[in-house]
Amino acid sequence: MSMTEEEKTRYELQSYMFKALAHPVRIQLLDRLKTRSWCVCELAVEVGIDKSVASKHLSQLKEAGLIDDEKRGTQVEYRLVAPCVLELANCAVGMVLENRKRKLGLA
Amino acid sequence: MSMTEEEKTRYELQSYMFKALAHPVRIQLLDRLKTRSWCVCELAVEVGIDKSVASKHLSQLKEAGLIDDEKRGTQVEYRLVAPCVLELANCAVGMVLENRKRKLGLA
DNA sequence: TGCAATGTTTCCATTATTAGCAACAAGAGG
DNA sequence: CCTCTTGTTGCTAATAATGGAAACATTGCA
Repeated sequence: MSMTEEEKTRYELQSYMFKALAHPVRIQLLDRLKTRSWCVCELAVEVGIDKSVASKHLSQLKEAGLIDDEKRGTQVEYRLVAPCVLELANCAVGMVLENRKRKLGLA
Repeated sequence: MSMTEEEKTRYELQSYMFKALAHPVRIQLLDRLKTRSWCVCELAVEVGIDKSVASKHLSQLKEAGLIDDEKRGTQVEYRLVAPCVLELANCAVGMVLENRKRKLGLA
């Protein structure tokens, strides 16, 4: 309604970012990248999915600016760009759990 | 693969939280709730969507523990529970934009 | 060059998300 | 009781997201 183009863009950018985080596999990938760089094949095995699927998830995380990649021979190493995101994720799970506790307490 | 049940649950909880934030309309709703409480009908008009759609988005945000509601006569007022989420959202958009800038700089 | 290893892209089938309308539920007030 | 207002839920059609297989591209190395 009374929404400027700039506001609209901002809402879309923000949701785009969160969309990248809105999948358990992508969270798990970020969690693995917390300690060191991993190549796609390693991550695929670790998470238990096809390499093509892993590649697509990683691509989405990269588009959102959360990770970055670097070619090393035949393999591509991905690394975490914004480690703060994971603390953010932990904060998130804390919030959900607290909410559930609260609900159970009332009900 | 080497994933415990506890880890799996955590990844799902975290992604569940982010999924609630992964839609421009829900971000906009949170943005409106930043200043004061709003009822569903107000928000629906403000955002320019049907009241049923607004109700469903709000329900999802509530399930994630981001907002809470209270009945007042025939209407339901929603209010923000975790204001920190919005700073988080701003941080997110900053990250994406910075990433794009960086990419444009290189390309 | 030939071949193996690694990633990405394309395609398809399946599932999930979303919007909007209509039906329904709960209160408020005459 | 009747009706108006407000929200929620059920339903359907349209769209988006996902996984996996296969094709393709790139690199390293014998």
